[in-house]
Amino acid sequence: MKNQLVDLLNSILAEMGISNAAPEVEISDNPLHGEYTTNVAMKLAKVLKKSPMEIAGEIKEAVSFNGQHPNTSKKDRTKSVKLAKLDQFSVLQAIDRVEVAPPGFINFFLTEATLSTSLRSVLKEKESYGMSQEKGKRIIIEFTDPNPFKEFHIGHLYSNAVGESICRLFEASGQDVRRVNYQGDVGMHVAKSIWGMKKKLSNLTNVEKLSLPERVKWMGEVYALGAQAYENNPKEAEEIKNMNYLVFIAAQEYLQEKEGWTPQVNYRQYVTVNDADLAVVRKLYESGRTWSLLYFETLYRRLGTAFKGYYFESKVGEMGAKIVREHIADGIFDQSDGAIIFRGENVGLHTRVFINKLGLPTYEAKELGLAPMKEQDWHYDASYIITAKEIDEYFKVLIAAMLQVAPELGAKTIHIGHGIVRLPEGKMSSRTGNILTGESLLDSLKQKINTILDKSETKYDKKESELIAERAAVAAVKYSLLKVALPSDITFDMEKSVSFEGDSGPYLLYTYARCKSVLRKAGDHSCQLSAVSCQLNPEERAVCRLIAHFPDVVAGAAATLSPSSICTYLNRLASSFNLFYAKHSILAKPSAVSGQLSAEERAESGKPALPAGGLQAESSLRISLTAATAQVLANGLSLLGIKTVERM
RNA sequence: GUUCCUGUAGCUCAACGGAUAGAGCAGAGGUUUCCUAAACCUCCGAUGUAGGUUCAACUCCUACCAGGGACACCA
Repeated sequence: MKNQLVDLLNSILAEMGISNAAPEVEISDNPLHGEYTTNVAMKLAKVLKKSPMEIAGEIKEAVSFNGQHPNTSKKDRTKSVKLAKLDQFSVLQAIDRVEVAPPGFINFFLTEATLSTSLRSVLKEKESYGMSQEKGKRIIIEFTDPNPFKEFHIGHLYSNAVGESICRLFEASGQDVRRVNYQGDVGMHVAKSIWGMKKKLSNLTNVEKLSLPERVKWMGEVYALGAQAYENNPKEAEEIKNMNYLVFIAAQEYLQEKEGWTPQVNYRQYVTVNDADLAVVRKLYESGRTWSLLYFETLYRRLGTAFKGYYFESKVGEMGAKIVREHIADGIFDQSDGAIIFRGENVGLHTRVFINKLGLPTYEAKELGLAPMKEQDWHYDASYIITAKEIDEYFKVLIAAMLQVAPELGAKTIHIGHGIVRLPEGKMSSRTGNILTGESLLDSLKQKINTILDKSETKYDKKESELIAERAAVAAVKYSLLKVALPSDITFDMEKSVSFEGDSGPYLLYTYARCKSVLRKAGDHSCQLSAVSCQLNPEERAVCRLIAHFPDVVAGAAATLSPSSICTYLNRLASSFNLFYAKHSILAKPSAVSGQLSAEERAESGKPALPAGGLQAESSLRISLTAATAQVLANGLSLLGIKTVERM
């Protein structure tokens, strides 16, 4: 609709002799300002040396005249611009009237028939309502990126929620999306963990007997042990650094055996390897890596993400190091102090180390190796990488380097930094073990929801209450994370996020379930929307216009990569519906046909008395409105990666 | 010190340079003989400071203040 209005305005302006005006059409927030609005008259005032009101008046008359609105005066008919190919502008039929408001806004009001037609579109198109049918680009998105051997904390939950939602927004706009995950299976954090495992461990089989979540929890503890030793004890820090080589070698050998991978680098050249030590590290490495990755999969399932590709630092590191070494001769990288660096100062940034003096690739070099591997796997038009924004600066340097070594890849790599999740008590730190894991968060939310369900009058069997609690918990977390616009930090208050009132995921689920409940009661009579003849009351109209806006909202959210605008929209839709629900009866009650209720409603909406059968038509409209609201809520929630429930 | 991000109501957040700055929570009051009260209604309450650009500034520019991140071998 938005685009059609832009086209219409462009044609009218062209007739008026104005090109390059680039009119912008926006959704009106306020129903008093119509469904769509444009500020083009104000923008043109200076160029045309006319008052904005005058220009707006001319545009209004042009729309009215070509749309053959009855209110076009005779005078206007003669002087108004005339569009040649009228049939190209079906949007004219959708416009009920145009209003000009000071200081020069032009507001478009849609006809009620158009609004009810969009209800029909929703009911017909179902889950594809609002989604583009165009064929788009190939996009690869990397997100979540938890590190094996470390916790999956609330920050990963955030990265996952943002990434998954952006994927869905891209898909909604027709792009071909590949989800990938990049995981640090080698490096100092692994060395710290394994050092801690070795230190704490008397018997690995005791740990093996634990459940998977318990094993992973244990790994969080040993990581904290290793990280603290690294910081506080220079001798132990040295042990950990040396163990890092063994980790690299263990990873190579493991992947060689398991996946038939052929390593290009021999890390044994840097260190004398004690085979007994290596065997211990190798054993711990295999266990820890396997446990972590299995555990992560359980979370992806809960969160609703299915990755199509996994990349590991162990593999991309070699490729990255190779690329860096190849570009020392041409001066892109410099050797300095035993390390290989990129001098970002030349492009207004800072210097970063790509290969450290031990000869190992840093994260920077690994990322440089990752890009061509992704390209080889997917041949993308754009590559998005979603991480916490604390590495924004580092990514600028990285992309600057990539633009030199692989310009075509650098040009299509986009980094999106999201905020950091803070707890009201302060910062999380896996170093000290003070973290909120994704799983514990979800589980405590579930517990709270179960308490509420137990108190409810509705009786659920165990299976259903489990489903509701799980989905509402995920909804609560995802919504509270996604409603904040990127890249703001998030203060995650456990207590507040479990209050399921107001602007929250469960509020949306509740509204959806409420719609479904009404529809169940309506039975077969639902969804037979004939041409709507009755006038819409303000609450019905408010819901209808929001439903009509949905496709434009989705397109806008996809274009600006902002899941938060979907959240805002859905909350608004749910509120509008709930107000409508509170004020009007959806299902016609037999007693109301001749009773007081319809009289009351007539009085408040200023409607004429209903013709015979009018109430039925009204009820039919309201049922369709309810069905359409439910559908749009479900579609929007799906874009956030949230699943609905039929009852709650 | 350099650089990036962020400052909106008591708290947590909205608002392509547009109209009367919107919500939720907290606080005060109200709504259920009727489709799910996890709901609805009313009240209370805000753009860090100082300039500038513009018909129009929370939004853009400059300076300052405050908080956070990055600034060579962690990611």
